[in-house]
Amino acid sequence: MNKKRTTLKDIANVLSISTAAVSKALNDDARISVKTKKAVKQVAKELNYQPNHLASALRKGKSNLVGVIVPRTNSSFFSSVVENMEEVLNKAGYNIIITQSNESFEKECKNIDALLYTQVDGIIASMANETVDLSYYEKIKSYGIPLILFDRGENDLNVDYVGIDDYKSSHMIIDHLVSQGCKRIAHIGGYRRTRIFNNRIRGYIDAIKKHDLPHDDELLIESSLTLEDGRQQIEKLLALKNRPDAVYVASDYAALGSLQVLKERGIKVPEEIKLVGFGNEPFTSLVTPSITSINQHSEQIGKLAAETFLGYLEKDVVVQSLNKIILDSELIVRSSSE
Amino acid sequence: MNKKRTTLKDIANVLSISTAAVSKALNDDARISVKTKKAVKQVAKELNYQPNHLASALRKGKSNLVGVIVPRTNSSFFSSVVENMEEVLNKAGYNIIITQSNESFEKECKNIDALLYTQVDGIIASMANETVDLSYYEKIKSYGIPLILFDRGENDLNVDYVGIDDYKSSHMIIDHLVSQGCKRIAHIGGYRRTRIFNNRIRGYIDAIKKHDLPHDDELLIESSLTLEDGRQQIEKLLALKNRPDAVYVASDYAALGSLQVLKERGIKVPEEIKLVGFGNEPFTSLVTPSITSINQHSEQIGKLAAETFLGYLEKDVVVQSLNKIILDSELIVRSSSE
DNA sequence: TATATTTGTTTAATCGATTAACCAAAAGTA
DNA sequence: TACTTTTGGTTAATCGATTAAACAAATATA
Repeated sequence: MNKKRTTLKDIANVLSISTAAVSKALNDDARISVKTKKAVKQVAKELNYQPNHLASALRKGKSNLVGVIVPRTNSSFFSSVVENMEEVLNKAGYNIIITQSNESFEKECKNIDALLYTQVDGIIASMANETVDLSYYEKIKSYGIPLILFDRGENDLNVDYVGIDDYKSSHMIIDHLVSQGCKRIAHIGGYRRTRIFNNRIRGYIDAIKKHDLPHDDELLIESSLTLEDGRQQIEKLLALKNRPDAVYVASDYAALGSLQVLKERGIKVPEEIKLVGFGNEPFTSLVTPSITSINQHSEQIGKLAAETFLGYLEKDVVVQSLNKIILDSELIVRSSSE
Repeated sequence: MNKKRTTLKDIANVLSISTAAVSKALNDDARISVKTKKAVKQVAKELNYQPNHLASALRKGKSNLVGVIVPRTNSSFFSSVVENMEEVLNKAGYNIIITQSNESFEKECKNIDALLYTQVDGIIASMANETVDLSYYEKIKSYGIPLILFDRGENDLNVDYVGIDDYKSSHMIIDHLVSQGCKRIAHIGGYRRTRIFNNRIRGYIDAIKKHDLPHDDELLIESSLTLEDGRQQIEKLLALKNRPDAVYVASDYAALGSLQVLKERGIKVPEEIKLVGFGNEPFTSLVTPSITSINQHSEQIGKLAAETFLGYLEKDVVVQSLNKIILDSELIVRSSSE
């Protein structure tokens, strides 16, 4: 019920010393005697002293908060990235503020404003699909705080980026499907304007060429990659006079939608058509047949993004440049493709 | 590159007025002339002034931040609750800080400390399964800021709570299974010490009695409700000499584990054994057969929890009492039970 | 005209912690 | 003894926004 929280002053009064001495004692300043330190810490404990973060942050010009923006938290990938990021940052004395854009540009802008307003010391973000206008991200840079992107990045911003090699991942998938005897491989990809999806598409095309397989335009489809759109797009492929014998879908959700339609149509997976997703969402191993997918090493991405942020702390001026950390991905082969 | 942010002083200097006048002008104080207000706002825009949240929060003793603690964000239920909570709070000028306990008591305590340290104006939480010791939650109360619990609550804390009627939900499930002709219904429930799981168990027992069905001890199992444990516990039920003809699992994840085993064993669902989960996770409609489940109205829960918090703002002293908002749940019938 | 009121703004204190600059007393040194 | 250095603090300014109190000028009222 004692709404009044104890402050440095309260401790100082009890011991009849200055608040400065108390502050230094609590921060283990060398100029404070061991005896005083002990006494101060003792009283601090007795009065249940909790430092006022706002005051110290204001004075030090540093909030020890890091803002995080993800498209959504209820995806195992982002949730795992955030969890690992948090672990690293907590150890370094930072707390994180998680916000989600729900893939909306407008919401993303609001989040950026809210984070800047809260005086975060840096922002780690994965961009919404919708985002094309980069002015809000430029705003972050103009604040002079570090900005680190992961997974969904953008070269034009010239900031640090952590992600996997999407181009190479496509090659891994196509190589695998070819090794399984596939000759006509389709790709339900994301929108080309999003860098990662563009890379997956490029990888798909180049890998197809590498194996001297047909690369008909009709086999390459751009999609929003939702479950529902996965259903729609597979229908198009099934309607072709010359059906594919394998489909590489750039997202597990859309892959699941495709799988549902295939099953409803009585088309055997993997016997008639092989299917590969992307992202290694937990449900890929839960559905029947389980879906082959790409694991993106969310733990590593989270940790590296956090460490990249921490790397800026030593420097007194933040000068960012396009500094990419690209991780290898991992193909998890499951029933849908073998 | 202008690392220096503009402050009230900068604006004041440009116009040769006091910072007090600038502050009042920006806050539309009645005592400032329209002319001055216009000029101030104009300059503020030109200099791209962004108020320093730390300073105003310190002065006003109010951070406009609300802390949220959830067991994990990558569950559709919690993610949806948080999303709706955020919407309501944002409209009222509040931002939220999301933290996850990962069902760990230790992590939860750390989160509480971090949130209090950040000077949040209130905390909305759903407790970790592990949590039995309530001292950290008492600590929140002792800070004099509102604490609102949802889904995973605890009567002893005497604070506001928003959730569904678990007892009644069990009745809905049993009623449904009985109407489908089931005569021997098992329950893989959570740990009794968690209130919501205890209520589900009580509801199960009472509903069974209501229908004059056998309530053997062997049909009621306590579980951690993970997917893996769902696999383990169904094995026990299958090993019984007198197998159940329906299983009500208190979590969708555990229900999925059970379903996997049933399918592996070649036991037909729902023909031989009917299955019902709890929580209406998206995958329940994605797997084959789709799983009947309980929808918990996450949107409502999120909104109501947020509104409950906002309700405290008018009062000058926070006096909390056990004030429960119990929502009706909804049974979503799918293939696994009919 | 003299006084009261309103308007619009300034002054200065404040929130709580930190820190540069200063200082007295104790200890060391020549 | 006289001077320097070290020890262990204190004083006061500061971070940036807010706000109670004060105040001058303009306007209203008697």
